[in-house]
Amino acid sequence: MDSKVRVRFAPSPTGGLHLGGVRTVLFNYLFAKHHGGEFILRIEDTDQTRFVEGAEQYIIDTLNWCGLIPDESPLHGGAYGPYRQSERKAIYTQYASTLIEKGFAYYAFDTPEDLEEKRKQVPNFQYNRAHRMEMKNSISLSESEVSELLKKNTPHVIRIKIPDEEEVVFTDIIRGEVRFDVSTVDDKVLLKADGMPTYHLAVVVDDYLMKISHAFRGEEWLPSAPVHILLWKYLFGLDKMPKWAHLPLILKPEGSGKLSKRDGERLGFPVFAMDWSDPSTKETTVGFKEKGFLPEAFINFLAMLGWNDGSDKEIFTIEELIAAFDLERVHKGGAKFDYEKAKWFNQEWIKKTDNTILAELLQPFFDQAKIEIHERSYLIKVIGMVKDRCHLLTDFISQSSFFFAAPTTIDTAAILPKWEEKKHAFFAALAQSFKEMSGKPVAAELEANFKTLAASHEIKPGDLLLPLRIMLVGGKFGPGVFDIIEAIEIPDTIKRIEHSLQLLSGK
RNA sequence: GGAGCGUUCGACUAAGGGUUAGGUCACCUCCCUUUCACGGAGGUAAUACGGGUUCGAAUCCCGUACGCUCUACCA
Repeated sequence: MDSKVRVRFAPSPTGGLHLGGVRTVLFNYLFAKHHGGEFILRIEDTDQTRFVEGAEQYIIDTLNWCGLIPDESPLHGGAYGPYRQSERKAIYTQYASTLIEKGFAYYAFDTPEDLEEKRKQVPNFQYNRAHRMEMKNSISLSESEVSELLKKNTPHVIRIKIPDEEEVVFTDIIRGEVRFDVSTVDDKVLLKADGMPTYHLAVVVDDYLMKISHAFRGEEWLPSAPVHILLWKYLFGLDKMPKWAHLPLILKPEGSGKLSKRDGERLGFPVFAMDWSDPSTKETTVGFKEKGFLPEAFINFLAMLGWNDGSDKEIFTIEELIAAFDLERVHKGGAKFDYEKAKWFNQEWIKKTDNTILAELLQPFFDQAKIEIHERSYLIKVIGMVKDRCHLLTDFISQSSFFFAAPTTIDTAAILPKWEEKKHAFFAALAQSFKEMSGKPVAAELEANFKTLAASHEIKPGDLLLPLRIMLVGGKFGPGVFDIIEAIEIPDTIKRIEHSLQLLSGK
């Protein structure tokens, strides 16, 4: 029985993988795993002019980071390879010939220049039944002319012959019944002059050969679905055709339209899953990973963009997503991407993630910030103290750098307006009292000592706490002051107080 | 221009003929906190418009508007 669920993600390796692409992978993956099926990665590299070095590896790296590992791929192999369309050229040629033989396709000898000229002359030109006969192809030309042209190796393409009148009807899992009158679609090129198939031919042939049971793709493909359905009918029979689902688009946060790389740059958020550097321009586009997202959070918010399980639950592990996923609950309408909400998901996942694991994930970020960490156990402790105020992994740097080194800048401007001689005296005395302490006092002892000293100087503790905080961390942020002192310990505390006192009196 | 698809708070969405149209993010207020957060309690805020069908419509039907996608020898 051929009822096994097999789905594929079929990107073209032309650059970084963006949100919409990853979500398509995700829905494929969730659907496959939910049904105990297989998830295949197929590389659609039939356009040699758009080939980009490293893009395929990038896709695989991204899938790895996300934890969406294919069961079959160019790397893993599988029973239905090759999984790169450029390596399947001969297969497509064969099916294109079959279509010609059956009269469902024809040779076209028009040059790109011919077509351009025609488009100039005829407004809204379509290569269809209305204009087919005006063009240079095996329908308009005589048999002998055609064989002559072929014999001379005249560059040519193969086009599908769209029937004059036919209604194509199919059921989309998300949208229900969709109907097209094929008279509005043109005779799409199936095989290009270089012998490579276009998407239209390749997707149908490969989905058949790879026994794909369900085909999911972005909504932008809906208008060309009739071409694919016609090809299924001509080549393999509609009963073998996979079930289709056209996924809603991910839109720009403001205005409307498909989310693009440009929007991210303009609005200051990532669009690609991971950093992508264009080999020709050397430009690097920042990714969610490097921006400080946890893959679990990335996957989680992507899943919630256009889908929900019907309850109020929003935080899902991948296992929970697999268990709950149902394509029929996917929205029809596009969803605007909201970076703030994405960060909220990440924050929730940071809170959920064990400090030891966070420490490991954070190490590269600290390395990059050139913050030296001498003891992992100290890092883990610090993480526990600041994690509630971090939306991104990169936030840990700004939120905790003062635990590892004295702050480089002290916001004295925030202290100065209410600064006075008796406070100066107090902090000098505080430093002195620290010098007389031994061991490693805990926060509560430190606080008690501080309050006693404040009372003897006749200053309210509240007037001293903020200056002390700024002296220690550089600004108005961070965990409890005495917890910080306990962590950075007495000698460092004294140094920071004395340094700040110098700054304050110097002004 | 044509074809297809879509439309519930600012955003993501719930409600599949009967709810004061619910939740989350964001925003605002208060509490907690002698910082910033976390947490807690409240608040502002939506069924695109017009017709039907029905005792009853966000929900079903029709029309309009608006938006989006496609309309390449790109995917």
